[in-house]
Amino acid sequence: MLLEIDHHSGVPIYRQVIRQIRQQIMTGGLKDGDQLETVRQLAGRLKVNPMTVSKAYSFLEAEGLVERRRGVGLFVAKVEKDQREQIKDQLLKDAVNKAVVMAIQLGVSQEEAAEFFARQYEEYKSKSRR
Amino acid sequence: MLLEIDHHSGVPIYRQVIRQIRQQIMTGGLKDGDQLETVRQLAGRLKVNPMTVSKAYSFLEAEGLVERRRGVGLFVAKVEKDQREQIKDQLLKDAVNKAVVMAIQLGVSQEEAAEFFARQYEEYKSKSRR
Amino acid sequence: MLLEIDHHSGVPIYRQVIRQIRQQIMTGGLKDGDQLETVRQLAGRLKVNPMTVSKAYSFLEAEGLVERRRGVGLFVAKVEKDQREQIKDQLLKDAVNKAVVMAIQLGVSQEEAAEFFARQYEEYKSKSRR
Amino acid sequence: MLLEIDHHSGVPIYRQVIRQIRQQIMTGGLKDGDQLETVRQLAGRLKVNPMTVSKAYSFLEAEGLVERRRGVGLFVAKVEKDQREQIKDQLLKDAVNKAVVMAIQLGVSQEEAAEFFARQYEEYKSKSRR
DNA sequence: GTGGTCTAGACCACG
DNA sequence: GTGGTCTAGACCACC
Repeated sequence: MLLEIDHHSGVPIYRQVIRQIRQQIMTGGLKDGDQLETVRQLAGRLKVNPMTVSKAYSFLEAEGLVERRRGVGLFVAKVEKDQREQIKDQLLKDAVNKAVVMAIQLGVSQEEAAEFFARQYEEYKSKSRR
Repeated sequence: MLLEIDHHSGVPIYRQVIRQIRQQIMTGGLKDGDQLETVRQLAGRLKVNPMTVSKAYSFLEAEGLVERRRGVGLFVAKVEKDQREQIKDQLLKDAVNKAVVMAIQLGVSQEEAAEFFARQYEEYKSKSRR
Repeated sequence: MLLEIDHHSGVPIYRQVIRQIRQQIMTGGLKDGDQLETVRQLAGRLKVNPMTVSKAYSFLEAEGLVERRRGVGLFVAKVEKDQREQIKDQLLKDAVNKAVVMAIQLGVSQEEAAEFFARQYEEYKSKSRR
Repeated sequence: MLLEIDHHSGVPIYRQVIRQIRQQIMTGGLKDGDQLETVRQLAGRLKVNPMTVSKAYSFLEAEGLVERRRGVGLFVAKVEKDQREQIKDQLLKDAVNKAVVMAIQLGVSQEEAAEFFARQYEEYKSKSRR
């Protein structure tokens, strides 16, 4: 499982872990019943304090995305399709809203902004195809 | 000058002040030579400690967006149009890119994403017209 | 790390700290990834309030010379060699230009001024060798 | 008399006034017995608070460079040649020393630094001849 | 009146 | 343990 930590972003490490795992569950990178790496494994791999990973896992559990099976480990929980869609929508909405607010505050019109958005999408896609 | 502080967002007050003033300068809400509210005025209005406001102003000064005139007050600095455009572009690009990356990672197509973006823009606009 | 504070110079303490650390980074006395003294350590050593040190560090961070690693400490940021050279050149040029302008305004010839400059350099060097 | 005030330099205005008048006396731009502009005249011309000019004049008087003749005005004092030379030397020395200290701290050798100094002198001279 | 600096002390988030 | 934020209050320089 690919997990990238940016120590210089100012975003707390445990939140970066949460966000990325949550996203992998949403996008199908992690499926129902898949076992997560143990706290120590992941901590070692990311060169991060085990407490940090543990904290991230606790939040994911509280969110219901992950289940603890005692003595065995942590597993991706079954997520109802509705709930999955809902979370997906929320993720997208949050990200898009920030961009929208910025565009409005900078005085960029809806047409300009939407066009710019599409252009960036295109560019990013073609970049990742390389 | 409109300035909204959210005490519960977790974002430090002085950073909220920095961000909002920076944006008002960028969007022309505050122009070259305009005087900023005095530290004490703004502090009183936001009901925060004057030092908190002063801290925000200091960072804006270090950024070159604001100038001190001793014993007089703080004024919006002259920013070259080129530089202003460059900062604006960067702000928008950063915000849009994050949304784009999220859309791609969630498997949302360009058409869907762009349409969603436009819809959110519309909704936000109509909300702020209220 | 050598840091000298002059409490009677009129120059704010935090600015003295900024200037000296910036210069140590520029001259290679502090290198990429080196850990800075903790806020409390340095504050204790200089016998100033921790917030004063923290303030200095914040500005260095805003300048991009220093990076926070949360819960760990502060580290010297990676500065591109080009950028470093550019900053160095600028620092030297500014200082030299002021001396040049003064020499010209006082009617001192180029030869005299350059000789005087070399003499002062020599004297300062021998003084610091003591 | 040419006097330039930079409101953005961070240097107190009254100090800018002192420095420039002192320099004009030293370089002969102002001679023994010349009358200085009145406080109000100068303040009006520089668009500065009269108190600021008055403060500058007081310091110049305390320094002995200027004399108050009651009911008439302020005049440039007679300065002994020795004293004039001494002040001149001091001005140059201060300016040069700052450049020297910077060069040493940046690890620039005496030869390099002196050559750079001469080059800057040359360049500045040719620029002002244009 | 303006802004700037520093202190002392409390509280928080992160690892 | 690390740094960050905010407050309250004192003092200073400048205009």
